[in-house]
Amino acid sequence: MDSAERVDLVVARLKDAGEVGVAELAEASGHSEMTIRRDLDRLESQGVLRRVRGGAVSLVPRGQEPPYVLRERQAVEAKRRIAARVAALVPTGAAVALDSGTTALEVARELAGRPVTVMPLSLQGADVLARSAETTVLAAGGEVRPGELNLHGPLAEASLAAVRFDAAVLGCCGVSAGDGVTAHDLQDVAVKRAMMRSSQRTIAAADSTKIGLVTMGHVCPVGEIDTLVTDADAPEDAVAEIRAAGVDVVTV
Amino acid sequence: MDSAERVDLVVARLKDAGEVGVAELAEASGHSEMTIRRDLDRLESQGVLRRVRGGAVSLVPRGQEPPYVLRERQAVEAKRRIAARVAALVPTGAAVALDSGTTALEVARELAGRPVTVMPLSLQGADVLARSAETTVLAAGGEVRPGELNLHGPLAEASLAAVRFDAAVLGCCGVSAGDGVTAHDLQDVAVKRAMMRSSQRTIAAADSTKIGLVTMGHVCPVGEIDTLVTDADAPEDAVAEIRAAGVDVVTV
DNA sequence: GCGAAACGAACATCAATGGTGTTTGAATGT
DNA sequence: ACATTCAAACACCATTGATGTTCGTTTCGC
Repeated sequence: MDSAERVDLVVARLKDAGEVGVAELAEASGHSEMTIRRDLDRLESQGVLRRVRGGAVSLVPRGQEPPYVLRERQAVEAKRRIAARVAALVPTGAAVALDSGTTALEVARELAGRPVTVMPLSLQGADVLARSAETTVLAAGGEVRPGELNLHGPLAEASLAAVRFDAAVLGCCGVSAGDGVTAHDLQDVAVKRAMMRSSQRTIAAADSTKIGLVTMGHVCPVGEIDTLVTDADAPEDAVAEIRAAGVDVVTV
Repeated sequence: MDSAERVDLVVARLKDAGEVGVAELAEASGHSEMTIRRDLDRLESQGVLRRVRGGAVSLVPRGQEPPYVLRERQAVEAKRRIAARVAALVPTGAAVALDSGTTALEVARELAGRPVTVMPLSLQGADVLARSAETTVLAAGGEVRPGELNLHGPLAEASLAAVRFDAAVLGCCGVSAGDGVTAHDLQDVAVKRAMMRSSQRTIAAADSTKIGLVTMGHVCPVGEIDTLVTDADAPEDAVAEIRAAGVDVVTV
């Protein structure tokens, strides 16, 4: 059992019981307690849990979005395929606003090296894109959320308002026919809306686990997005409903 | 002779002759030609030189600013000491605008982890500061200059204009009593001026090699900066002249 | 076209790095 | 006070990155 699997184990137990013990994890993983402690210390510095004597307790309340470091480990293959398809929808020379989040970061990796202009709404995205000399990066301003490294607030919205894009690439926490596109955070909602206002088209990217999901922050009715790229595991009926609203749904 | 020294050798020969040969470098460095080729390939991808058959030719015109990858290797110790002193001038809780460049990046490293609010004008600066949960990062927008990764253009100036800072930390290409603070690039000049406009105080950081230097872009008369931090190797007479203009010059 | 020089891909080697386990003494909670 | 937990220190191993060598291919000058 390697490091990644141990993290999965910790996260699973925290989700079930809300707390884990060092000895119990050492037993279950077949590694020493010292290694488990180092794992927990790292996860604590990433904001996933809080260390207590003998183990750790969960810091992720039920129903809320898990931290970036956990999300980036989910549905990696699907996200990569979706990102490739989204990047293919962006023609050479286009200008796009690129959302924050793990899926959008994959899109950034796909776009890097192509002659396009991108305004990423996260520092990781800016970092990936700026390495390439071919790609023009128009950095967005804004407050940086620790851990997530995405940009929000009035400066971010003002940056978006100052430019007109051919397309906005949105990552979403939830997409459903009834409740439209939703996000976990209200500040992110404002940013996503600003992205859409400044763009001719809106492309939403969401792996199949997000289809049919509804979270707290309402971004827009589903009909306002032009294209939704998701993976083939998306539930048929939910996809059909979204298609019925006039959205071009692409499954990869 | 290690990798860093070989780069120094290549840069020195390019500066003297404008071109270098692979065999000649292999002889001088005591390494194989294959290693030299790999060095040159890396420097080519960093924009320092262009590979030609048998060697490479310089891409850095005389009198212009060398690329970031070369500057970050100069006066490292002095920059670190200067940066520590600059960071000490920033009180807890203050808001500062932080310039781009190698010296400013060192300042970012010093500020990271302290409870201050920083608007860095480079992606590297943002990256360094955002890792710390204590530090509030207010990212500036703007076009990203490839290689340098600093921010400029109207979006950067608008980001600065939207906030008021306690201090602006400027890196400079040249500081002299007669010609004031100067930079190599006119777009950088505009950004530096915007930083000063939005800040109560201006702190300039420049290692001793910059003292007395004058470059193309004029930022401001020397009297408009409040504090100049430099190292002890700065020429006495130039420092005295700058002091006479009312600048608090700190040498470390 | 031909030959010599230069190139770069592939593999071997070595040092540096990061992750892991063990020991041991200090810190902590009951 | 005591057992448990913790963390620093060191040893160990796997992985990574830099370097050198070999060899077939490419390129330039003639």
